[in-house]
Amino acid sequence: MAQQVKTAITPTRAEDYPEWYQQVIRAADLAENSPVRGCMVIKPWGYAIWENIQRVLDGMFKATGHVNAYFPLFIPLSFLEKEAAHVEGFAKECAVVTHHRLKSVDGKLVPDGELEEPLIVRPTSETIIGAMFAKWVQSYRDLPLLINQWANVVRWEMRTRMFLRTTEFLWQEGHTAHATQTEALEETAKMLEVYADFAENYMAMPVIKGEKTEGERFPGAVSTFSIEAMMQDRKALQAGTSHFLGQNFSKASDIKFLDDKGELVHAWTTSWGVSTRLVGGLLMTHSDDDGLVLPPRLAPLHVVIVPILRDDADSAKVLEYCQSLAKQIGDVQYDGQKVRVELDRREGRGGDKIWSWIKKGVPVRLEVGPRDFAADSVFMGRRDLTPKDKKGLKREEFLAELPRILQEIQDGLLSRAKAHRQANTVKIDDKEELYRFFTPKNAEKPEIHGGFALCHFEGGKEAEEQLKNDLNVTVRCIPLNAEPEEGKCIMTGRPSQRRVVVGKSY
RNA sequence: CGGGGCGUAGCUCAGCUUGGUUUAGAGCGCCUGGUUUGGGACCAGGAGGCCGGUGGUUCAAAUCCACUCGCCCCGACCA
Repeated sequence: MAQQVKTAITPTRAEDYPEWYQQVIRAADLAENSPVRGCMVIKPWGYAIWENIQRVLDGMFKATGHVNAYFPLFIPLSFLEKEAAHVEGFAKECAVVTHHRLKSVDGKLVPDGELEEPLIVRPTSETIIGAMFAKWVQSYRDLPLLINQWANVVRWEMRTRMFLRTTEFLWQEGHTAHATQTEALEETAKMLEVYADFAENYMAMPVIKGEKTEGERFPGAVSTFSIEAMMQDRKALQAGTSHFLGQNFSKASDIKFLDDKGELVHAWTTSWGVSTRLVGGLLMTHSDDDGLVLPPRLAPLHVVIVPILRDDADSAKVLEYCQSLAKQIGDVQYDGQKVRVELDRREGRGGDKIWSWIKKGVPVRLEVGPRDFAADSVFMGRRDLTPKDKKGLKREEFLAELPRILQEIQDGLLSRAKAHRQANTVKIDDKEELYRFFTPKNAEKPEIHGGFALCHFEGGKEAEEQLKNDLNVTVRCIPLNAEPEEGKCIMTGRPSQRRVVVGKSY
């Protein structure tokens, strides 16, 4: 009888990827569904990951000259009407506030006090920030205006998925105003670069920087840029966006200033954002059939110590040893900070505790018992290796090696993710082959298939529409660093100068 | 909002086709006691469910019917 390796998560990725995703969230205690449809409760472990994302990104924003501010959750309905494309993009998914109090009727509470002008709950803040920018900007000396806000937004989506798409989500939205088009375009590119840097170097998630096609553009933007990552089911995840808004919003909101020649002109604006979706991306990039795997730079804990206790006489000594060990580990520096360590003093058997940390994705586990105490050593397991792959190290050696081990895990996750993306990225020049690539063998229960197809594409909206209808794939982006290459559009045969990324997406 | 699947204990599910010994079960988890101890252990005892909700058919409904709510998947929409 062949012994099957028992995985902590069922089903496995290969068996049922969407279900696996949900089970990892539950096993790692990241979040759970709330009584409100489409909204989730982010639990401490999940929120701690988001806090790390916030901390790092916030530092990057400040380092590039941005400052934080906060704008209201409610936006007057009339504000949304100001920019035509924007209206069209967001009107059908807005939560609307129409009343400002409740009254009791037959024991039931019903809305009362109707508002003269309804308020919408922000789906994004271009309009209200634009209204404020209009007041703040009068002279070219007031520019550039570089503002960011950390906030929640609401988009009444039809279908939700934990972290990837929820009705309410947390994000960061940067909004800037500039004196010239060039400056605004530079800002758009700069922030895309910040996102790419963060994704690769902190999330260990390789991304492709690119421009969106017309069909995928942000409502109201002149051009939209994104970072696109490949998940383990080979679907693309748009992980961050940066928009060049031209003068569309400054005209809509009347953001005008006197330039250095004394002329009254409209400002050029940008906006850019990433959301709690990143947590979902992090999960789907690295996690395995035993649960979450976290890159050290964003892990809430780097090291967890699980004491192995036998009898009372040993226990006291082991615990004492663990405590001093925890203190020493906490003094080690990694990534410019103290190593985050926890001693798991919960009651219960070692095995259960160890598996709980495996499922939560802590990079380094130490199992410390009487033997280790006696030998002044530790027994270490790494989350990037299998659960059984553990080894003993002298305490001093471990302490000295720890920063290198953490960085090795961080780098290893990135290269593993890169290898996965590369293995599933192909150049395709034949339409039939493209259709084969994106058609599952088993239509009933589609297996993991497809990936990124690099194709010549000059088909415009109709051809994109056809791709979407036939294969449910889209042009994810036109890569920025693509090498110019002569070719023919895979859909229309028209001449093309560069390849685009085609894929299924979240 | 369309198509499919599913709602029975905290979790995973059996029971439903062929209504009636089902005062509603199992495994895991939980609580208590004990035995264990380099590992998701074992034994004994225990707590926990008006079978998603409402209505109907019937002498009798977890089981049949209608409606409804919720969740998941696949679409349409989107970060």
